Amino acid sequence: MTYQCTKEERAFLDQYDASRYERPSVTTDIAVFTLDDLDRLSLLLIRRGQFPYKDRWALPGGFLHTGKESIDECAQRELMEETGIKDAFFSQLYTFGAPDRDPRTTVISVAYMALIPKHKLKVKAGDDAKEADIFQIKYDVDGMQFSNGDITIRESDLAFDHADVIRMAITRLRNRIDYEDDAFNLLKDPAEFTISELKRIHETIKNKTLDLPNFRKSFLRDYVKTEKVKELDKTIVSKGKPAKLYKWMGGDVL
Amino acid sequence: MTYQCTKEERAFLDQYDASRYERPSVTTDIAVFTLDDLDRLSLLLIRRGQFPYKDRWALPGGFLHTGKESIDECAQRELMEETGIKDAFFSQLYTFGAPDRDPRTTVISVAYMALIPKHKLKVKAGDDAKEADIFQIKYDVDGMQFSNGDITIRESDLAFDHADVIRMAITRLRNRIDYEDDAFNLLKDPAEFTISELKRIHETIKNKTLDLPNFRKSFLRDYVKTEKVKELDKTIVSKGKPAKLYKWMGGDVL
DNA sequence: TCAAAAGTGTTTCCCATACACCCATGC
DNA sequence: GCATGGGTGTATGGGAAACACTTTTGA
Repeated sequence: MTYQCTKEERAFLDQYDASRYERPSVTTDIAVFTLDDLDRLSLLLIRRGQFPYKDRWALPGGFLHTGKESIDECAQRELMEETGIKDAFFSQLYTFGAPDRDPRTTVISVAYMALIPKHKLKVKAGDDAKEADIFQIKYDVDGMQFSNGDITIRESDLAFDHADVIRMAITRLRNRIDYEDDAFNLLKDPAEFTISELKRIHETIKNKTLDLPNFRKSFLRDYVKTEKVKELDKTIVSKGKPAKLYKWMGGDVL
Repeated sequence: MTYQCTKEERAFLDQYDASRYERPSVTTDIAVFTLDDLDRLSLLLIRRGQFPYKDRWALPGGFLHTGKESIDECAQRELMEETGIKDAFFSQLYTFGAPDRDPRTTVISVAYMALIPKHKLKVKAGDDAKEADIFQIKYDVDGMQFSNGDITIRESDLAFDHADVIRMAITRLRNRIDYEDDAFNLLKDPAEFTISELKRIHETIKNKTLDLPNFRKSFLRDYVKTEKVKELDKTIVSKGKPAKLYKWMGGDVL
């Protein structure tokens, strides 16, 4: 945005007191979804190394470097710092701004969600030696639970209002999967995938089994016919009849 | 959120330097939609009385009163200050955070949209004597235009990135109208309305004419059968056959 | 030859669309 | 009467869901 201004306006800007209004801190929080080895919906959580909520599990994220980056870039940078991923698919979710959601001071949090295949996720400690791990998302009467095979976290154990963020992210993901191409971002290799693999991703996100013949029909109609996906000449065999391989032609992640 | 903390944590919080990170300003911008007397989609715009973008037309909104309100409350307060409306329907849209969207300093803007019937909209100048008016939204080859019968504003004349906000708001509104109950918020009187009136609202938002018999069928199925709307014993006559009146039972605005 | 997974074809049903037609009022 | 909008009923078509059936591999 180029902004031309008059002399009068320039004078105003020069003397503008940016601190006339008290300012809140702004952070981004990112719900990073992936599928585990058994195709179950999973989420990246970080164990906080600092107050507030020290030692509690939380979504990755951090403070905006004001003036140096946009909020999108902030989310991208935090994702990079905590997962080593540069070009993941991510999408803004919602902005949380209750005055008491952080005990330090008013913190406005812009929430994002990201979809990343597990093998790309190099879960690593951040610069302040935080723990990080991928947790399967389960449900019981009390709500969500997060389990990495070792420990189980209840949603009430999470830091801040991150349980709300995660709930909203899952809801949004479920709604988006029907009309957006999100599922392709969870393929192991978008350049070589089978219809069944894509179907399993849909099933995981929608949390119900789908009919393969019908799934194939709509896949062929919506993606192959429209050339968003190209049919390859290769097949892959594992058990049963070999499966045809397809290649996702759309903007290969972003 | 009640936050219990240890002595150790309390000590940390007490010495926490809130200004360690430079903070951006946070504002809300609100796209207030209504229908004009001829049922055309219209939008409230405010003429800015101050720099930056002095004398340009912009969406109503303003700075967050940090610590005193949530961002939702901020949007609500600004709406109240500029329109006199306390309990309008509104919904968070998206958060805009490009570093250069405001020439003063980094400003994060949380955008909202609101739906308000025109007779409730007391358009009034704000506390700093701004002009305010309702503009019909039109389209031509260059994009959107906003006209109040007196003057016409091109989208490139708007302040900040407000043209982007408005475009996104309209898109969202069009998508939501199919699966949310948004249209009821634009009825003159939700306690007494006809099917035709509701249909006209849908037609305006979707920008195409609908078939009345079919609209009635889905209205009866989705709302009357489910008791979200109650059929009244009254009818109203204007021209032609008197029309049955209905009452919206859902959370009467919010 | 059998299990397992891929792939094809068919039937059914719902729902959106289109449209023909009748009804009640003011003039 | 007739114009005007409200209201009812019917026919058609496309897509989603359910499912029977065939094909191709490994063991």
